[in-house]
Amino acid sequence: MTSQEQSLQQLQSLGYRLTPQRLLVLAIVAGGDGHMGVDEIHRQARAAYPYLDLATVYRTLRLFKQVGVVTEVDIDNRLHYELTAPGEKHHHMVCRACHRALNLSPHYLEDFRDTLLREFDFEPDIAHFTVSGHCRGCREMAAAVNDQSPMAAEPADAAKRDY
Amino acid sequence: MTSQEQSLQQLQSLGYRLTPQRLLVLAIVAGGDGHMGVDEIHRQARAAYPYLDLATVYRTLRLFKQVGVVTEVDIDNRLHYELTAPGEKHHHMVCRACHRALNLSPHYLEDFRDTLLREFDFEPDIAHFTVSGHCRGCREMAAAVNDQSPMAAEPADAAKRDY
DNA sequence: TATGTTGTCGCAAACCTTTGCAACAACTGG
DNA sequence: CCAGTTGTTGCAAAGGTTTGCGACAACATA
Repeated sequence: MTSQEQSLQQLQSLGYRLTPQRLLVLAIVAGGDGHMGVDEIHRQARAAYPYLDLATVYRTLRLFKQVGVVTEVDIDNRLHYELTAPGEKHHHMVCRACHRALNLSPHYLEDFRDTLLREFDFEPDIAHFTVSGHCRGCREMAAAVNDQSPMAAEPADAAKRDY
Repeated sequence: MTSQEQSLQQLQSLGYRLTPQRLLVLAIVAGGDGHMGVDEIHRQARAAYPYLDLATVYRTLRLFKQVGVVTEVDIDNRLHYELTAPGEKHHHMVCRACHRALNLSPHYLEDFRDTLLREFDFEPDIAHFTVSGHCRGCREMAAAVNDQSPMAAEPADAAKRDY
């Protein structure tokens, strides 16, 4: 039994129904490599079943996430999903600048989780954990820019768009 | 010079302008105790200056966040803001069940931050760090429910609303 | 204080995501 | 295999947040 079939059985055993829409969404997420945006999943799904509504895609993914079938990653305020590979679980570091998502081994979070649980009885939702920040590449780029014009405090550099 | 005045000067030194709208929003966030929802900030602000647009509130808070004047907390998919108290900085643990936000001392994140920086050259955006999970109270409540009906795997308990 | 530069505001519209609802369909028990 | 139960879908609309744009106003400079 593949892990997908397992997931489907699990859904059913929890009282959820196996619908064509769910099978389709699962197949697409499983088919893509890495995390996919909701709109892309929807687009691919509609190729096979044009009536599939975007709301259904959102609901399906939310359910899959809750059951653990997929992992949710928030990239630049947009939801992305990837199949939860059993045995290769990982968390994410998302760069605020280039919006790339880097994988992070669960190993790096175990201590943190244990601490919160022990100290505060707080069980962090580690499965869908994401840290945002700045990745190496973007940090180097920023450093290079600062070197070119070595003035203090970088006053209003980038074209001053609205904030 | 109060820390608010400092913040304002810092804004100015970065090339941003001091506008009545910004002063107003800052005063309101500083006046409230703890994190405030955007709509509440907007409501209070409009009491003093009825023309203030919601978009301006959002933009102002985003700017304040970026400059470090306020700390952003995402509570149940809604943005909240609180004044960044210098010397009393903290992060947040937000309960997915009761939506309460608990403070977390930076101390608990230092190791994690150092590790990411050392191992991956990834600088996490610690200042606005939030972990979601389940707090003590909600965990106890869930445990109690499970004790009452000690069947396996909790099959489709809660009224099956949409997911 | 007058003037120019450019950051900011209000407004309306867009964007992503969630939700209410009635029709529908997957599963269960007979 | 049929009927009943109830989880699910599509649709439309709402909700929270962001963005484009022209008018406006804050700051700097003289």
